[in-house]
Amino acid sequence: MVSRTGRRRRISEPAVARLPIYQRIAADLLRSGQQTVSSAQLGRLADVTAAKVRKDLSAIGSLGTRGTGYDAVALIAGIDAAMGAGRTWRVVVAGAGNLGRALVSTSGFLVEPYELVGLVDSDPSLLGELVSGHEVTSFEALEAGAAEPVDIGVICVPGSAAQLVADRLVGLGARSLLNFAPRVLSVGPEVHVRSVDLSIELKVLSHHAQADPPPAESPGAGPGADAGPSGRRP
Amino acid sequence: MVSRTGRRRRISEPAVARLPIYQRIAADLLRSGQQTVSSAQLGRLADVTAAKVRKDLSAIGSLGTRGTGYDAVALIAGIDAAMGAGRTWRVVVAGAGNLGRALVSTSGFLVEPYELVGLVDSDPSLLGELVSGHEVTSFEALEAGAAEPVDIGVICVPGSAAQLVADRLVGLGARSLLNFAPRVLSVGPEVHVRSVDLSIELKVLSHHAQADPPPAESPGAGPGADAGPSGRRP
DNA sequence: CAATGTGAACAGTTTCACAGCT
DNA sequence: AGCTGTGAAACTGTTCACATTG
Repeated sequence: MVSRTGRRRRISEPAVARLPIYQRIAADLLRSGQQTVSSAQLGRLADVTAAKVRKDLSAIGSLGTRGTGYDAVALIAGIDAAMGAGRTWRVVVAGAGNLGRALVSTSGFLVEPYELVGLVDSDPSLLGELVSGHEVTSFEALEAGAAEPVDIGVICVPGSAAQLVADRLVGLGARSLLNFAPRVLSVGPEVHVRSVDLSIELKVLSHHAQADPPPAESPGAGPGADAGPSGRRP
Repeated sequence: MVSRTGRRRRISEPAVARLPIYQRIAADLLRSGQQTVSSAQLGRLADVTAAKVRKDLSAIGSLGTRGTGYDAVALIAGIDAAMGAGRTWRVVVAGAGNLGRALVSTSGFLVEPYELVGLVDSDPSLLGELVSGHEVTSFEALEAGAAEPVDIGVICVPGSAAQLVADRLVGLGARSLLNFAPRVLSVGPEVHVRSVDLSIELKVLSHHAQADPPPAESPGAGPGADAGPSGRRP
């Protein structure tokens, strides 16, 4: 049965990244017995403005009730639908080094609609090793044995190998890549890449710490309608 | 000696995250014997437009030479200066689980201007364990022994502990936090937070895979001046 | 003449303010 | 009365086009 959502607009890229946050908050509230959430409460807990919450949620259809807020169950289901939870996504992790093993072992990463269908490494000495119940195999074995295509490839190999591994993952059908290697990948326009570069994260933080003037106490809440993101008063 | 850079504007947030990419590319080229880089070449390798490269670089001062391009050595030094490489940054990793251990062990993460001054965990059974030469200690031991303040805290604890750990890290002086826990942190305005939420990354990717129409071959290179980001033709 | 640096046009997001339901 | 949904305004970042410089 298809859930009756209102018309859906295009969802902006930043909004797509925020929806799962709202979803997690709604799930937490539901678990603590709350059936309904307002945009103001979601905004406070997600550290965004209430208006932004409403704009984001209106993009996936009218899930709220005026005067009441959003029904937590409907909200969770609506976001699931928008994020592609309707099917199982086949994930391959490439690279069984520190990071690859950590990701496979992290509870909450490869769960629910994401199924790990391969953990591969080019180092023969790692082959056969078990990582949280998953055997490390060679890329060749995966290519030989794969009946269905891969959906998502996670790249945890050194930078020097990243492009090659990306190409092979795309060859296995992956149209989405999550890249942890410190390289910019070159892929066709049909492939989506999201990169997480750990060393860059540190550099961005130290840039701010260096460049920021002591950010002068925020000017006492203006007359605007919605309350802004709160942060924490020091 | 202070390098003579031109005036510096404010650097936009996205630009700050791109600068280290240009820097890495410049270092690679320099290593392969190239002394000079053009914005076009940087753009090709970083998968951004040449105009964006120039705008980004002009924000950290005029480092280029018209007709020639950017001197690789000067470019690397200029970006180092902009990113805060002028001093050492004291980093504490909180959480010695899968991810925390992987980060500490990952070569290329805690290097150069970033110094690991603590790896802490609340689990007593982990205390004393060595991770890549760093001993796991308790938060209490770190608090007792810390003479100088912490600059950057890296949060690798479960979501349920993240806020508490963030507060303690801020208490140790951290004004920058890198958060891998699936929680939105509430901190004062003097604290910068960057969050990497692994499960959200997968959801964003599956959203695109689900929602994207086959993205229709890009309209044959327009008449514009600069070449756009290339990607790879399929 | 090649390639930077940059004002101006453009595009995408966020914020505002309020009309419209419940 | 309370809270959503949404046009319009404001803002931020990107792209364009070209004057400028070595």
